[in-house]
Amino acid sequence: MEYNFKEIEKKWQKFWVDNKTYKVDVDTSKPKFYVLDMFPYPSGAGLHVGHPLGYIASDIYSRYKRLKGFNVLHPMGYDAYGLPAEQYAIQTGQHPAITTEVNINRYREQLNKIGFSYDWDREIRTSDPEYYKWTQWAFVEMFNHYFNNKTQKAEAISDLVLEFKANGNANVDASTSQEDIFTAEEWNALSEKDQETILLNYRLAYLADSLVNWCPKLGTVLANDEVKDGLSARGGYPVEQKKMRQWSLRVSAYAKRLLEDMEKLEWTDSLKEIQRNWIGRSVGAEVNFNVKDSDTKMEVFTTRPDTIFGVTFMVLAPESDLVKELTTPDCQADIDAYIEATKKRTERERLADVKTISGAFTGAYAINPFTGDEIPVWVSDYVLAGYGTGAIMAVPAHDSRDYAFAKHFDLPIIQVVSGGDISEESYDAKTGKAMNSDFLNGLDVKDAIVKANEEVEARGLGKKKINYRLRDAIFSRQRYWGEPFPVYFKDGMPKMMDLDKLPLELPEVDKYLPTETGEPPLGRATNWTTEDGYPIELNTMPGFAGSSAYYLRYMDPRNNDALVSEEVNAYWQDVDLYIGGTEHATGHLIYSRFWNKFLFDIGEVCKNEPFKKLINQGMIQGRSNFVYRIKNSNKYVSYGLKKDYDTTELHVDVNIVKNDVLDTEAFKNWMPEYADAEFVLEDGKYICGWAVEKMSKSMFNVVNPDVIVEEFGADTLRLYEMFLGPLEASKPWDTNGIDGVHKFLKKLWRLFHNDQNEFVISNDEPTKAEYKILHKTIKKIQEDIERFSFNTSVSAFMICVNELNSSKCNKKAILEELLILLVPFAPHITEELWKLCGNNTSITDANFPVLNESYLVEDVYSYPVSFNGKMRFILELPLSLSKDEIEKIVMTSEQAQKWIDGKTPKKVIIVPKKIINIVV
RNA sequence: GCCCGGAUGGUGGAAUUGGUAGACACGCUGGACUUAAAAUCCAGUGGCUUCACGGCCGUGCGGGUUCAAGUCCCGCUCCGGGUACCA
Repeated sequence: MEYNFKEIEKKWQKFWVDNKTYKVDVDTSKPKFYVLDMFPYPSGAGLHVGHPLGYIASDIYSRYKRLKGFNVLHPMGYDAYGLPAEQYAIQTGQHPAITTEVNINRYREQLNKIGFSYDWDREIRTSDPEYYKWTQWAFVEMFNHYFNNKTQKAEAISDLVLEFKANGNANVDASTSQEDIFTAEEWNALSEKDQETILLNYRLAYLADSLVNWCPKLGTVLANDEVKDGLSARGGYPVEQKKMRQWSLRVSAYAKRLLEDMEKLEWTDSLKEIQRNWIGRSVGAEVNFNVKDSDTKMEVFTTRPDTIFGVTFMVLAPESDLVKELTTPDCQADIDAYIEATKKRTERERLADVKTISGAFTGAYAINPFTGDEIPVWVSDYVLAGYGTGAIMAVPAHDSRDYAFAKHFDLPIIQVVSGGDISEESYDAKTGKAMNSDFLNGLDVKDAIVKANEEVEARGLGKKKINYRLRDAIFSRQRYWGEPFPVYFKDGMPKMMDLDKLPLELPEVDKYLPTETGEPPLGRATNWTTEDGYPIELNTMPGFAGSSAYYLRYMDPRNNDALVSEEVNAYWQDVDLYIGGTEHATGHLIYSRFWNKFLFDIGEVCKNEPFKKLINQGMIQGRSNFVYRIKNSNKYVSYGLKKDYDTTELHVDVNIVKNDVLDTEAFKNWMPEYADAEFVLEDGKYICGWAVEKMSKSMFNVVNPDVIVEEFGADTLRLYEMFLGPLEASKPWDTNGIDGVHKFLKKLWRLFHNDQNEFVISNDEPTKAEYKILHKTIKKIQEDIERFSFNTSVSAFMICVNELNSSKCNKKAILEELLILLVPFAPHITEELWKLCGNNTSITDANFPVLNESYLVEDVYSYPVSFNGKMRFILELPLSLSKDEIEKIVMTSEQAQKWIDGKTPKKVIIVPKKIINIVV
């Protein structure tokens, strides 16, 4: 029989489903291994050839671990809530659930054709009420907890209330926006509503007026990671800052743990670096400045307290509360105008002209606590309200932004660190010696910072402080297609629904648009109230809500009493290997770490971190093809001849181009405008030009995995995606090379068949040489899989099959082992050949071959002999020889004589089993 | 601007610890089989040079360390990614 991949793949895919080959359960007799893919958002476009790259890699690793005796959890599901389905619903009126269902089915169909080893019984969808019940539950738990800075963990709000009742909040060190200190008496005297208002300042899920990224075009707020360059990441619409009452998650409370716990994770350095930057730890000091003729103190955060003698002005963020307090009557008009102007500028405009310097003087003066100098207080939008204290001490000599501001408004500049030329630019570097700085003079910057800090604390001006850039996550979306909040309002105060009322299901609405009064789409739902008639929250949760704990739900997907049971969680614990794109570095990968840490704190899960090892697969780029139309004609000239004509470069569908040769008939049929096309050919062919671009419809370079599977089979697709290059590298998809791996599978098939295509294998004992071929391959494949170097494993398989082919080896003892090695990469063909070999169980249940090093022992080695580092000839010598013996043989060899040329060698370097180098 | 990657034949890439640069493929050239094509198989394929044996050059560029550098160090160029007033 010929290698009929279509029949074979269909047959085994059915077999796996019928026999539930990939179903797993808790099995304490085996070690566990959890391999996870970042689950996809099922878009309407379906999968292109780039999507399965990571899935294939994780599938190879899963299957490998299974062959190695592990109980492997390898699930798949869908991130089913999202904007595109909702936008489509707005346009067409079709319920997003229907669109989502259709898209999921298409994804599932495409995924099934590639032969993944997913346990589909564990499939989850974030839009499924049984699933989002636990998203809602987690939110309620966050509402009921606060973050205790002393213990560095989440603790119950009820305990906090007990403390308030007994001692007020003076001894509480929590992550909070509560600034005022109150006593127990004051607390107990407060109304329930006022108490609730204060508690909101402590809760991990809290409702507050905050400055949000408002996207008018999408009609919703966005999280920081959903905004790129002032535009929405999805859609690219302008985003502006707006103050709104929104739900937020106190992610910032966990900044320290998110940063420190990362050290133990096996993530790439680049990804850790991105998270480190995003969390943005900076060590500095908070210093208080008195204000002239006022009781108000200005608190600033600085990382350079050593430059305090160089402060020549202060700057407040436009949103700072101090602006109102400090502005003098004669400056009021200027300040009002300035604030009005900054409000009008969108985030995008502000980003677009960073270089435009603007600001206004408040009329107030602060007092430098060390020099007693009066320094003017300004307002400018280069200071951000959300970071530090929303106020800075400006040191123009040593901060480039302050420098630009000082130059623009003609403010004094005092150099306090030696180095640089401050008449030209600021000197920001942290090297040099303090000058013009009284008791700091002569100290290196490092020491000056320490000394300044000591002095600040000694004089009671402030204290050392660590600041983080990481902000709380805005958790409300003014959208329909998301999880409803399990929240209702009583006297304007939010109340959580009980667990037995969950899931709170998404209601039906007549239109997926905001109401006439500007409320979110849920405002259109009828009877959107509790049984007692209290109104229910109208916002829905953001995209990252459902993806923050999905890896936990896979462990116990149908449990109706808990997100995951304690026993099941104790077995599967955490994700051993997570594969996905680097684009989630600052979103999903921060939020789910936060979410997991919270669940860990409240005792729901046993691990502090969710993803032990993480690998980012590279992007598959498109490889576009071009045709060259001669201007003012419908004539197309082949690539090699185009220089003789004046041409226009046009994209052509890569699916009608093979090895850069255009199928001219298909081209004529492609679009009506090309029906009468004429061609100028070279060597009878039309050669296309090419370029690497993003894979997208508009470039006509999208390749669909189904098409590849149809033409070459899933095993070929899997092997080829891996063969393309290192997993982590971005690379263009180029179908040109696919013949190579397809041929490899055919050669493998032929090892088991004679010239008449009859299945024939031999039971003879293999030779030493044949064992060597096998065990060399076992060693290589094992090492390569362990280090995720799948491209080189494919090469190793090719070498192995080529060698077995040349030695005409069809011995069962060798071939069966080879099949097992190959299972992770090409599961279908290996199942088929395994069965033909006479096995009645799935090859998936086989054991990975055990390496026997004794077959690899060499007794001779081909030494490259170099002269002055240049390789001249090869000399085969027994490995048993000593260095002296080798030297003697080499020096007397005929070939060496030629190069020594009668001279005396200066030095002879012999590295056993490596190289011989002779210096003359 | 700052931070992190990367640059190797016509193409994708290999070289895991400083030790034979270009494995394995694609493409191309020639050959076998065939009436022919496809499929398959064999040989060649970094550049320059030589009838040939061989020689010289060669891992983005310029220097350095070393018996030996794609790999280590210093200085650049270009490309990709992250971030952007974070005090």
